[in-house]
Amino acid sequence: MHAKEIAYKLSEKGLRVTPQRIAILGAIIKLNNHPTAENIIEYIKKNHPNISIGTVYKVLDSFVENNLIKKVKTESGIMRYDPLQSGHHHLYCEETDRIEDYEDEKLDELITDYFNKKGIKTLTFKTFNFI
Amino acid sequence: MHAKEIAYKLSEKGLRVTPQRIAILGAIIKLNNHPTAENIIEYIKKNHPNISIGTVYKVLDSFVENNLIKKVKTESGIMRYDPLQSGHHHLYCEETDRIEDYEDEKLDELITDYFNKKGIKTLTFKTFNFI
DNA sequence: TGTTAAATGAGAATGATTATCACGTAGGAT
DNA sequence: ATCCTACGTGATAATCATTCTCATTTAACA
Repeated sequence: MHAKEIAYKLSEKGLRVTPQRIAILGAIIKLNNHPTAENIIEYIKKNHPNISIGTVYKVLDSFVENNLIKKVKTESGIMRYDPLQSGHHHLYCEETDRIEDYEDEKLDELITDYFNKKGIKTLTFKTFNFI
Repeated sequence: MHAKEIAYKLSEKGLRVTPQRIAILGAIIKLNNHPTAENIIEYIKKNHPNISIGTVYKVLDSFVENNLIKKVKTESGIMRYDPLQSGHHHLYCEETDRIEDYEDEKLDELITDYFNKKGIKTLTFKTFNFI
């Protein structure tokens, strides 16, 4: 994705277009396997050696607020960021701390129906453990 | 539960019996609503004003290792500790950061069966979000 | 081009948890 | 009962991801 396209995505959301924001959103799209803030910073420092860690966190939060990306927390407690895509589950491997996308409409239905019957409103489906 | 009973539980697991350990395990049993380390420390300080925070964490970890209690992580990232009981789910309220036990064999089956069919081995069931 | 609200960078602060290490004590041996 | 010794404890420093602060810079609009 080119800088122009990313810039457009930002202004579309009413966000100011800055080189840092372009770099951060670009990094998340490029590093498409659920990068941590650290992964993103490491990647960006190649071209933006002076970017501040605090800025990255702030920008990530504003992206989450504006539905450009989403944030998931791993078992080990650190946050990971994904470009927004259609609803999906995550399979989480305890051994390797790896996250894998898992789309499964049937499972969505299964769980939503189950909780609906019980009168419990589910907001989102969360990570399942597996080996 | 009396100190003697708790002491027995400890020695049964090959753990040394110390006043601190009795107090900590006693506190978890008494405060039976998923206390945090901080809750436990606060409770214990009444009778053991000199207990060290580090000690509490170390003792909690050794209890977890010895299957006396278990540890769950809330969405906000802090750990909570429960006396060990039969397998159950946790309902987690995002607004209040409250955890509630939720036992539901049907749900266990539903999910285990589902994943078994897919060839994914589930280890444990984790927290669901709800409102 | 100038204005100004918002974004950034640098570094300090936070807060739960872990590590370190000198001292104290539980529990088996004597 | 007393002595040893390994293990537990208390005090405090270190960690580490994330958040905060605030002086400086910059994007966006007039």
